[in-house]
Amino acid sequence: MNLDTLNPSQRRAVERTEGPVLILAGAGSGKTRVLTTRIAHLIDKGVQPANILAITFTNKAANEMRERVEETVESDTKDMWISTFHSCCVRILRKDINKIGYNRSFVIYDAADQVTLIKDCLKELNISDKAFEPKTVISYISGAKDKLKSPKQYKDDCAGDPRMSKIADIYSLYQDRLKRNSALDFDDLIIKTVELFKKNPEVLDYYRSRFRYIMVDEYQDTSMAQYEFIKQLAMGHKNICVVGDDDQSIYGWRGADIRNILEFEKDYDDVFVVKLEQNYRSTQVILDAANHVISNNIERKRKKLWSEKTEGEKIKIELAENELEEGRFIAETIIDKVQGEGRKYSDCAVLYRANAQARPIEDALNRAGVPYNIYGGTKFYERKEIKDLIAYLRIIANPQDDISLKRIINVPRRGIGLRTIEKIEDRASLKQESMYSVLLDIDSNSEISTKAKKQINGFVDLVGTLRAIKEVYPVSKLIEKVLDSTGYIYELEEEMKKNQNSMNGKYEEAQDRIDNLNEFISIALEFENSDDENLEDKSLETFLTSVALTSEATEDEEPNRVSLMTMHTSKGLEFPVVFITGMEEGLFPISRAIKSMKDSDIEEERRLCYVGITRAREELYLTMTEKRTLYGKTNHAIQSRFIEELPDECIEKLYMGKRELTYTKSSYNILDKYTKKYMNSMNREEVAKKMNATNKNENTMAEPEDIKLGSKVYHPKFGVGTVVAMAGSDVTIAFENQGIKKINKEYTTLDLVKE
DNA sequence: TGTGAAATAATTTTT
DNA sequence: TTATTTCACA
Repeated sequence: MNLDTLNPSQRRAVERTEGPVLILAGAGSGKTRVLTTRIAHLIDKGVQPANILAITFTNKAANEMRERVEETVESDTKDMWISTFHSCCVRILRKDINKIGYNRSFVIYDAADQVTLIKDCLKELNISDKAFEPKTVISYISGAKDKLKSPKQYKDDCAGDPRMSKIADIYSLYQDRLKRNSALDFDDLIIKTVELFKKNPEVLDYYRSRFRYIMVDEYQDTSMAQYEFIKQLAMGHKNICVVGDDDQSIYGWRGADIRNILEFEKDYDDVFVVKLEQNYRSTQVILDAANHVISNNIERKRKKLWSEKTEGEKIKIELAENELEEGRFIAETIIDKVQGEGRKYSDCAVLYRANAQARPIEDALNRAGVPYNIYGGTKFYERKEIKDLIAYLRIIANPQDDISLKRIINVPRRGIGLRTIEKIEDRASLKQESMYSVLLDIDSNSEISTKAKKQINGFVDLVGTLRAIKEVYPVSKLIEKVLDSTGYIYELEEEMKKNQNSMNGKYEEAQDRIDNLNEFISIALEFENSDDENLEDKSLETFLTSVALTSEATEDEEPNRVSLMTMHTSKGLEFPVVFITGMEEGLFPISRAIKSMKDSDIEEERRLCYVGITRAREELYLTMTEKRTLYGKTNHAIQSRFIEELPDECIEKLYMGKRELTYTKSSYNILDKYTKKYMNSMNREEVAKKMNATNKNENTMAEPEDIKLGSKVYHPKFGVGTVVAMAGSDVTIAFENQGIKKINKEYTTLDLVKE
């Protein structure tokens, strides 16, 4: 293995193979290269591939890593585990989960299944889903699981808080129901593995002696549960190498615990720390900007990126009139780059905070004839027809899965109505068994009409036949059989015929669905023919697992197109030219983070900004608007604090001459106070009214020169507000119940309000 | 079981 | 604004 091409830090990270190692890898510092070289180096030193475990977060990263290792290493890498947390845990659980009382052919529930199950639980507990939003409940439960809290512990923690202990009750029931359905959710995959290890030391011992060298990528994104999982495996030999960048931790809201990386040195003794600070991606200007912005965060490990590319274009900032103009500016600039500077469309990426921002940008690109790929949106596996089909497959694999059963028992319609389903459900929960077993014994059920019984028996026969077929047919054939024998395809074809001449789009919709189902068959065929060692077993269960653990739609990524995506999605990618759009308070940082009482929320937004900036190799554009229409309301926009945090020498404002407002640090402090005070109070209007009433009499008319940043003023029409920015005679005022407005103080009578 | 009006909410999403 | 969901009624 030739290590000469590595820089000294990279080399140290590779060569230190024994004991705990923490690699703090800044953006673009050659992290993946270090990781793959390290694996190659281990094998060079005589370590068996089977003794290596490399964990990533995404399938994409895992595949990439395996490919690159295979390129560099001669020996067979089949026995080396390079996989995501989740698929690694599934692999372990499929073998031994029966030891903790679960069925080995468990199914994996995705977010939508979780919602359905939670709704069922709420119903059973007689809790309205208005008071307890299923999604919110799930996020609490998921949070509890990320912290390895059992329903019982959670309940204890919540003692005294009626609302939270209700959630604990739901959690408890939810967990029971999962088990009864032989189902695990994504979080369970991790925590059940931890549980398995805890209760069966011999299983843990096996994996401990097997995985003598462990590597974890994107360590800043690990949750408490994932941390524990790794710790269990690494205790003993302690040959654990974690790689991450605390500055790029942007998934806190998903349970990632930044403390895992910040406190790694406390958790393991004698940690060898390596900082990779040389960046091979961006110009120094871009890095200076990124460094400067991120230095505003308190909670972080110090680190400063530098580059040998000292030259570099300044960061261009554009202020557009509104979001349509913003899009137009981007489209025009890209066309210039392509036609004038020989760039390719694929060199450019447009990043935004929220998917909703994509629309006007798409619009502008379309108008200008700029080709683009958009990432995000509805996933392939989330489409109705695909979910229906998967539900059938799940029932075939695991009839205990009530959620899937309910989904398809009457799809296509076969006359099993809601009332009947309810009766079956009641009976099932009474007998504490699955709905399917109630169906098997339906004839002995006196509550069900003869007609319904007939339908149900037909359904049971259908599923029974398919279950028998499963044993002898490959997955793709089984799927065809399902689509055929259930009449699913037939129904869609009928739908097409019916709407052949109508313009309501239903014809196309049905056609689309059939196409998707065919696409799914191709995926199954691909699975059957793949020689991926994770998928050596070609059973239906393995197929379903691989589908559950893959979210990526088989996107048709056309070459040479501009990329449109959120900043979250852009993590790990790089582009010569990057546009970050919507640099406005409330959008980025997003208002919820501003309103939040936790400073850490703003810090996470700032890290996201850091991620966005460091995607750019050569040129970076930041755009914002004067007025933005959001949710049908047009508001005066305020420049994002992250713009103010950029060093002056790095930026070039393209909008000079347009009405420019100056924002200082104190503008944002005032704004924060204002936002927290009024947006969070339940009766914001009342507060404002009260203030109006009490202050009015004591107000003094303000001379224009009296009005300063932070002044509290009274406007005859808009009421009380606070000055957040000024430029010439233009003042931006945050009104307590009229939002933010820009006003000319020379022409408006403003009163100064006494505090 | 299906339609349409009315209400309602509106980040980010590696698995 | 828009997408989704709910509820009333046929």
